[in-house]
Amino acid sequence: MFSKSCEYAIRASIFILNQSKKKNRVNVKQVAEQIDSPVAFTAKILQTLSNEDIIKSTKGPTGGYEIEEKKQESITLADIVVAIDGDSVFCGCGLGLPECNGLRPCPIHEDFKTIRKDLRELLENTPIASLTKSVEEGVAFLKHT
Amino acid sequence: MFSKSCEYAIRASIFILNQSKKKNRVNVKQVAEQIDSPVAFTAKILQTLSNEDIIKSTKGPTGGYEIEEKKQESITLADIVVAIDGDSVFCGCGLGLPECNGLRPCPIHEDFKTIRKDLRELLENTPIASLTKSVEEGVAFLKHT
DNA sequence: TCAAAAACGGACAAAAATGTCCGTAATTAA
DNA sequence: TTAATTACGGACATTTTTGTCCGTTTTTGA
Repeated sequence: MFSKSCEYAIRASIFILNQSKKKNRVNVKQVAEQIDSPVAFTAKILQTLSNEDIIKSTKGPTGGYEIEEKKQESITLADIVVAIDGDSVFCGCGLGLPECNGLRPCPIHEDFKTIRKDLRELLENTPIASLTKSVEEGVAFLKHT
Repeated sequence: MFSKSCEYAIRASIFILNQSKKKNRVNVKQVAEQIDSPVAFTAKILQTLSNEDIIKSTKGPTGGYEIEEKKQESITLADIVVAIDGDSVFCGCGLGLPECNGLRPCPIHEDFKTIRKDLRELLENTPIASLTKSVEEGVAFLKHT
């Protein structure tokens, strides 16, 4: 469904937001440890999220990553997915046709429209904050045992 | 959503069934031409579909690929997807956790359950034959213009 | 019997995704 | 001022996916 990069990005964002709410900045090492991801690869993904203005980074000692207060409630899954994977998950043809649309549809165009619409709505209507909450409450997890 | 191999496999199956209904066997070259795919790569995919007993292959002149009459109405999208991509599209965790389940769910586990269920039902309830029909009627297509 | 047509399958090649390394720049606190 | 800590970003490495090539086997029809 999503690329590995995107999966890491979502998990990382949830953890970072969790810490930001407690006024903590976190560094790459901490993020990677908490979401069980490769450190250097995670660094690259956080860079992208930072460049895409989803998270904020600060250099130097006491620096690290955070999600600014004004953005904490508004960032959605869709924001992160689009930043990392682009909008192909919303738009791309299910059978890989380069130009699939209502005028010249692939045979499953209409059926997939529904699935994609549901997925889009889910991603757009799910703020990271709500996921952070379930992790904080201990009813959901960001890595295996 | 699906791998490229799987996309080609679905498109190829639709075309082969279309021809099989007209009692025509088709060779790799014809398939690749009709679905706009690389010939040698398509050959590999058809081999897999043949080994998985979804299509039937015959060597020698007048040989080629076909879908046997007794299977023409029963093969579904799910059969092809599972044969090529396995069942990860049904089972895999949306955030890539290796052991994500009701007991220890990822934060989007429940939401994705619905999407996956809809997708599964779509794939299981869509026979290739119905897609073949729409292509035959000229209302859906297997390649771009 | 033989040449041609077709799939088979193994080895190889290219591209994309995933992942690593390391020097550089910025910032902090001592 | 300096050492330590952090992110930055470019180059490189590995793995997976996608795609190619070619000799082999099977079958057909002349």
